[in-house]
Amino acid sequence: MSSSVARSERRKKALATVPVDKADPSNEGAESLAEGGRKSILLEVAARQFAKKGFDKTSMRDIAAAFGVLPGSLYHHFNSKDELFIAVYAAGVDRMIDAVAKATENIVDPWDRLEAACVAHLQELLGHENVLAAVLADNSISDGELRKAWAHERGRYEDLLRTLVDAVELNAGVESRYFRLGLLGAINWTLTWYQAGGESPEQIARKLVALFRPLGNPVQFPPL
Amino acid sequence: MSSSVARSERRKKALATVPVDKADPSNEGAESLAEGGRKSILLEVAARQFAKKGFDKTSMRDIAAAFGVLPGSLYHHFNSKDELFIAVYAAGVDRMIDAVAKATENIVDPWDRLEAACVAHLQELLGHENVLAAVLADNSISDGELRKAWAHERGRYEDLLRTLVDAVELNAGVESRYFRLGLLGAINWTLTWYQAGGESPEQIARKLVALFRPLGNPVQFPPL
Amino acid sequence: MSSSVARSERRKKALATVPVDKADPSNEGAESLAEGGRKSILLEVAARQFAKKGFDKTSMRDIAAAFGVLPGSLYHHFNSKDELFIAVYAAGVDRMIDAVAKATENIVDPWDRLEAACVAHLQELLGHENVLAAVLADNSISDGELRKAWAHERGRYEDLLRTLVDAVELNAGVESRYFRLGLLGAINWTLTWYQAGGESPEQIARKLVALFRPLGNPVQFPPL
Amino acid sequence: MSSSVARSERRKKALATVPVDKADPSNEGAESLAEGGRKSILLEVAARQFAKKGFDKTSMRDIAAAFGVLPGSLYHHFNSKDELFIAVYAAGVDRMIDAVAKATENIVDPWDRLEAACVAHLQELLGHENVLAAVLADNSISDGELRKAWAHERGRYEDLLRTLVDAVELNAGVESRYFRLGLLGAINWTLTWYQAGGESPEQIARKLVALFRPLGNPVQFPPL
DNA sequence: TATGAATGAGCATTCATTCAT
DNA sequence: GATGAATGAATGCTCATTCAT
Repeated sequence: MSSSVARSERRKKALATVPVDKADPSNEGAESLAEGGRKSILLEVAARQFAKKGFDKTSMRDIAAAFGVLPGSLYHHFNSKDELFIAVYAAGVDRMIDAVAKATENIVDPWDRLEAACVAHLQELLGHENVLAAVLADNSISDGELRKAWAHERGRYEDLLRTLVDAVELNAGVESRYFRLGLLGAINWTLTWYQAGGESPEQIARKLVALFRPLGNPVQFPPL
Repeated sequence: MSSSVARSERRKKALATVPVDKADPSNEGAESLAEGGRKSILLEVAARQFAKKGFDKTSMRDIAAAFGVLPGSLYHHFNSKDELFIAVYAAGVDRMIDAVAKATENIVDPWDRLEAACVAHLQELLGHENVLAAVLADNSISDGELRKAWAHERGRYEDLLRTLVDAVELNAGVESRYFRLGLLGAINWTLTWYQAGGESPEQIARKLVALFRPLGNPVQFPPL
Repeated sequence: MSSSVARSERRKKALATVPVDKADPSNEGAESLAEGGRKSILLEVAARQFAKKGFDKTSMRDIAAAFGVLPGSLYHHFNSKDELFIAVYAAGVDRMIDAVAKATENIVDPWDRLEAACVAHLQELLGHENVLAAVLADNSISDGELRKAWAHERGRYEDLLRTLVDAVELNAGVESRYFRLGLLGAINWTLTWYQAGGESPEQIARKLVALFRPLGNPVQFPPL
Repeated sequence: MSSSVARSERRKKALATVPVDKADPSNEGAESLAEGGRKSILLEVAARQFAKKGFDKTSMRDIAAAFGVLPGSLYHHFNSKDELFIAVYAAGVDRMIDAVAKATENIVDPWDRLEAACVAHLQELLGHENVLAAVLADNSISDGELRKAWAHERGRYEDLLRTLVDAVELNAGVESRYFRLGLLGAINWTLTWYQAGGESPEQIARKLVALFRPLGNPVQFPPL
């Protein structure tokens, strides 16, 4: 719940949208509950489109059609396709961060925390009609400005992961950086082969984490 | 298997010896008898373009310009962009298979074989001006016919990997499928974060494989 | 004539005292009684925009942003972009007429009057951050209704010029019409090559007028 | 005739178009006579459009329609609207230069040369369905790259004018620069008020030049 | 084999304007 | 007076592809 508030705070910063020159937004309390309305619906609609086809192949026309509006009208809400994309992306990252935070909040054992985080990550990634997947995996983002914003959002999530990984006790000689990147790769690569109907994202996550978990880990340091 | 190697042997010869933009047309008579050297040059040129920008963002114009020809002329060699891409991709897979085959041919220990394969894989992927990387990682291939052909080529390589993985002795409870997919994910994900100038592809590969290698593996089950 | 001066007196007061982007809304009560000060501010803001970029390239969005308002809101003040432009243009012509009238009011010799008028004209045209220049020189006004209104405003000023020119004694064989158009052309063409920092508009005007002034003119026909 | 050759030489340099990487253009002699065909027709069609409506208001669609082709097809000939425009513009300048050169080639008296040049200039400017007029007078060219090319072409013509003006004997105290700019202004300003059907461009030019011609000029140096 | 010319569909974006609230 | 949302038409441009020469 508190994380949810944090989320929208973050989003406000990330989006930093249009207000031309405009007056004081002093009565913001009023809108925070169920307003924002149209814009956040657009955000979700766009997310679904980007997820389905990737950034390049999703045209503003597609999004406009799905939103029930003419193409030009989208520019009332976002100044460019890039801006819309990074807003969608930032929202996705927020969501991921919230999911991981909530999933780990009552767990103390570092390995269990990490596993719970990965389960949440993969559920978020593969569920919801894959809304977040293509967005996060999209590698067609190659132009300067957009790439920078994209990397920034991505970094926010990776920072969280780093914290979780650093808390874990690794086998001698294993570098934490490679452990983190390897684990992330193993998990995100599911996007490449996952098919709905097989094992659940949760099961998959647990099995992948298990690959990296030192064998006797929970046993290795038995409490006295 | 040997036929595949033979095929790619031929192809490699053509691929390896190509000047960047346009061969001097002086000794054309010599190679014209063999099997259409011009076509292989086009293949190599196209590979470089696809690698640099991905499938979608590489236009036939780009390829034609790099090949020193007008766009329409490309259609004398390939009937469509898809067809050209598949050819490029198949050549890339051939190359990968050859590299892995050669890297493992004198090694007997299964874990060592797997490690050697991963090293070769990553060297191939990250080296050569990244010629193969974007092609293999490209997820913008989503249309029916193209996707099918693409999956087929990809399958040829994954079959090889499966063989290598199946030979390895895994920790109890670890499913070979997840092991294989997790390892492949960890390794291919490097495309996302690798930066030339840091550790070498070889070092990276070894460290990533180590993550998956049971700790005392060669020792744990000593032959009687 | 005097009514025109009176009108533009009023207008000038409004035009002259305007801060760039948005007046502080603190003392709004004071001027609201007069005659809609807000509208004159808009007029000035729009003038600056038209001056900077010409009619076509100035969008209602540009003007609205500079005025501190959303585009749609402009239509409370003017029914169309054309109408707004005409108003801006009329104000510019008023200003020009006033400047010329004031500059010539105490001069009796016709040639001196004409020279003074040209100096005032050019100062008005090239000074004031070029606020009037592009407006007067803009030849992108080509559509029917707008063009007509535009020609009308322009005519008001040219009538004044005609009066000044007709008072002047020309060389034998010189037609007054060509003299007037040639002089106007020479002077307005400065918009094409004038660069702030070189000679002043006043100097330029005097030198250009000198080109047209019969050599020994004041001397040539000495009063008996 | 020799000037005509010079013209196309110049144009080749100014246009510097598309040839992707391409083969040797060794047999150019063949095309210089009546070839070039399609491209130069396009150039003329575009000139007419630009002349009628100015740069901004002429859309590529307009030009394409007038050329009898779909919009995208224009990009086979020119890479951008800007490039097309500067080609049109350069051709116009070439034409102007040729016209002036031819008009003055057998005249020796400097004032007569200058007058003949102005007549040719104005005929070129106001004749030919005004093909060149709007192009030369267009002040909507404001963006960096395009503006630079535009200024360059314009400069070529102004250099020629300078030569003609410098040869002329001016009244004492008249600076040649102001004389040149004033004359050019007077003449080009005709675009603002010229109406076909009245006096001919030739008559207008002579009368305008007369305004600047020192009164007793032909008398000033009486033949013995 | 290659060129030169064209197609037809699609793209992101901009613009003046309208109108219910 | 002003906003927020939308319209509908236009704009410059790109792309894979075709085909007569």
